[in-house]
Amino acid sequence: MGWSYTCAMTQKRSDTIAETLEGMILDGTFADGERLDETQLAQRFSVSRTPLREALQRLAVSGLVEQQPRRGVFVRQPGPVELLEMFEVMAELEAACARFAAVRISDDALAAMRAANARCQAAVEARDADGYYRENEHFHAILYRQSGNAYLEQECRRLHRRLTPFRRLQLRLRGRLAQSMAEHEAVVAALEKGDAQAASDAIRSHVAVQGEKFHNLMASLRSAAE
Amino acid sequence: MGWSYTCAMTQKRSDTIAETLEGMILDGTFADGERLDETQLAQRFSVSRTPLREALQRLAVSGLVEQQPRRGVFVRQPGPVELLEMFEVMAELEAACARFAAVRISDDALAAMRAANARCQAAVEARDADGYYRENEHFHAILYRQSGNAYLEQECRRLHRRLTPFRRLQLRLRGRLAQSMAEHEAVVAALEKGDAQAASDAIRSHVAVQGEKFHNLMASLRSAAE
DNA sequence: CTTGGCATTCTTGTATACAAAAATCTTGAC
DNA sequence: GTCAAGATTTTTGTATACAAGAATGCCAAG
Repeated sequence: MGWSYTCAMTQKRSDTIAETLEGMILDGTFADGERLDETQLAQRFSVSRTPLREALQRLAVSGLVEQQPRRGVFVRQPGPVELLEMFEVMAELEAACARFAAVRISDDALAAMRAANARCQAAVEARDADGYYRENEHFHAILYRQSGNAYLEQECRRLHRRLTPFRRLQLRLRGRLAQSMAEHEAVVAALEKGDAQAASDAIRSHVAVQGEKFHNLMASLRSAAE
Repeated sequence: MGWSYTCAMTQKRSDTIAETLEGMILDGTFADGERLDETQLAQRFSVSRTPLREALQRLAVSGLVEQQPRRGVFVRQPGPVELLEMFEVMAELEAACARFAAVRISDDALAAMRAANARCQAAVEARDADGYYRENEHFHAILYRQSGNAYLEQECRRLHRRLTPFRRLQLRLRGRLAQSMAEHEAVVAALEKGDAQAASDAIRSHVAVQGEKFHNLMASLRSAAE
């Protein structure tokens, strides 16, 4: 065995493999329906099939790959319909966060959201797409946390992470950033007033519109392909 | 190998093991924090450690067990706080279903919900707890389906399943069944009118754990711990 | 009697070996 | 030339073997 050089071992080999594979699937390194060959991947990661299989099992539970018995595992990228559905659910989950946060949010967190928004605005003006993206993530992360419900927060992070590659696309659309900023402001305003209904409505339409934008983008891409 | 008798093999050995273990954890066969010994369980299921480990991996991703590296896996029953959080999320997810269903539900499905309610009522009058439980499940299943969002439906089923053992505890309360029935009726009425707000509010308060239900849940948890 | 250090044991994590099922290739008949 | 059935090969699923880290117990020193 070729150990000896890297025996830090703070986490299992299969953990890092699962993480790496998850990243590769989310990045789109693997196409939809592509078969993930165990022996091939094992060689590539310089491990035996055992830890690799464990990693694949985990991905299968997460829904990133589908496991057909005695056939192999195939990457399972969400289609247009499923993506829309996931965005819909994301919108509802964040609306739930806002509902709770309207009553539970702390002054510090409100200030933090405002600060994140300000940095977002600065990024927009500086045409700093990455900066905008980072602060946008931060804004939503605060909202999840301020729901005061750790389970809800966790579920939100999970789905948010899953949708990451698709969210990035629609930010390229012209004028979307300014509109998105305004929506963020509306959310904060409603939270400040403690208006649960307004806050949840604001964040719901903010997230839902992302799904619709994405859908439009897909449609235009599809028609362009023909 | 001791096969020979049951080689149907429509699914993997590790699949059935995972299912069985999941059931045992949900049933409360294993106490919170209990360590699941690999070799011991392997002997019990008459398999090697390999498929058993794969099953445990899956449970770990589902969150039913926690895996501490180089230490073992420990069952992780939700505590009171997490339980409340999960019920909160369940309420919000079902509220989302109702929101969508108010616009999307079919006449057939509406009729099916009314029929389920009628059978529920009959079960109440016949003091048939199991029958009530079954039809209640059916009612909620229809709601999930009629959200018209397969992803949402799936997430609802997942959490619903996770909460099953704790939901059963609540139904024993005297008078709870009649109240629950009335709430179901309110949901159907709102869906029939296409009133998304009313429907989501009705189902949310139906599922949410508040007031007496809260105390009941806490009491049953406490007594279950002893 | 308590406590710290060391050795042993036990368990997990990984590698390899083997068996069964599916996929592929070959060969023969029409 | 095409199609089908059998053989071969590939690949998954499981079992076993081995290595490394953690837990436990033992012994000695204070």
